[in-house]
Amino acid sequence: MLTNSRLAYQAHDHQRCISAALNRAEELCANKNVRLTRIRKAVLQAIWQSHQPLGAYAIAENLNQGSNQRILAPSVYRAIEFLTNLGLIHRIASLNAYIGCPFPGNNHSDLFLICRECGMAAECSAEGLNNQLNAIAEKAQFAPESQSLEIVGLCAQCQAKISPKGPGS
Amino acid sequence: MLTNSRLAYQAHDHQRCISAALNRAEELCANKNVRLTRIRKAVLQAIWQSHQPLGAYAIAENLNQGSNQRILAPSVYRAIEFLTNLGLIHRIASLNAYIGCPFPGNNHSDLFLICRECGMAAECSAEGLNNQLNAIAEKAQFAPESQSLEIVGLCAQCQAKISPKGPGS
DNA sequence: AAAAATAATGCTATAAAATAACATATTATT
DNA sequence: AATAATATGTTATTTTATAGCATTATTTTT
Repeated sequence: MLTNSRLAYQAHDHQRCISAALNRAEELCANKNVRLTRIRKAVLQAIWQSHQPLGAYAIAENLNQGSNQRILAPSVYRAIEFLTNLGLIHRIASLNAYIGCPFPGNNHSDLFLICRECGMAAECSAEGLNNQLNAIAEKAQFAPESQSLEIVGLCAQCQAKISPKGPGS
Repeated sequence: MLTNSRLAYQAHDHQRCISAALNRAEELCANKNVRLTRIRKAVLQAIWQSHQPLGAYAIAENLNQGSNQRILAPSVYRAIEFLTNLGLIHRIASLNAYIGCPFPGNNHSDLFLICRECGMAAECSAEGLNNQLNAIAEKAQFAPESQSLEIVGLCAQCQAKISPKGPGS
């Protein structure tokens, strides 16, 4: 199973996540011969500020913080569309928010585990889940094209904080 | 696997779906000793007009059609909240829309197969999917509480219409 | 049955998320 | 440099959802 659940919920050197994401983006855009413009890069960076899904208006606020430029909603949404199409970010429909993809380009079923306490979200990509979903679709003679798989609950850290016996208590 | 995928996408006696849903609602509310008021019933009925998820404002429009009462957004949303809490309807997050639950009270993982062509949505509840999701959550030490599992694609009928060879071509 | 408490609805205003439409600027291509 | 194609700026609007408070209806208690 492919997942960033360790990184997502725990303290870590997040700079590495950010620069890895930016590098992947640069590379992908170069390959596809599309432009990772200043705004698009800034939006991607804002989204990667943490592992917490960020709303479009929060992204805008983030970008305009300190700077004297005013990037408005349409620009943010255009960047979001661009990044989404490349698979660099995902939309979390249940939150109206956007999150960076830690492993773009994989073909599995991406599931998000969203902690309602700390707000962090981990992405999981599992063959087994993929198979189950395909089996269900096939039984219903349904041809899947895109998906939105989101689970809300508590991450291990927040379980421990809330009921100090820890997960499984 | 529990699913209403046959009913959802194909022509059928939809009156039976509606009255079954209303009966279930009456019964459930009686059991739980909560009130299925005029508005709540009307909203449930509006949602069950078809197997197509309906937005809150569309529901309102539907209710006010012909009648001279004006039921406004807040009332609709309050009814939606009530019905959602009872498990009688579900929110389709990716569409900002609401759909009737064909088998409320089951404890499995409910997946929605949403046809982007005809707009209909089927609900599927499968043990196998449930197991996979639990396995993933467990590996990530994540405690699931609620979920939103949505797949967009083409139902069998619409596949046939679009590429007349039918599904699997 | 009256009074009090609880629950539900009506209504106005507003927040929050997303997009439409069109002007301007920037980058690539000829 | 001229043209075409992309990307951004800007204003206005649409769509979805909720806050807050007055009013009505329903239960519960006395």
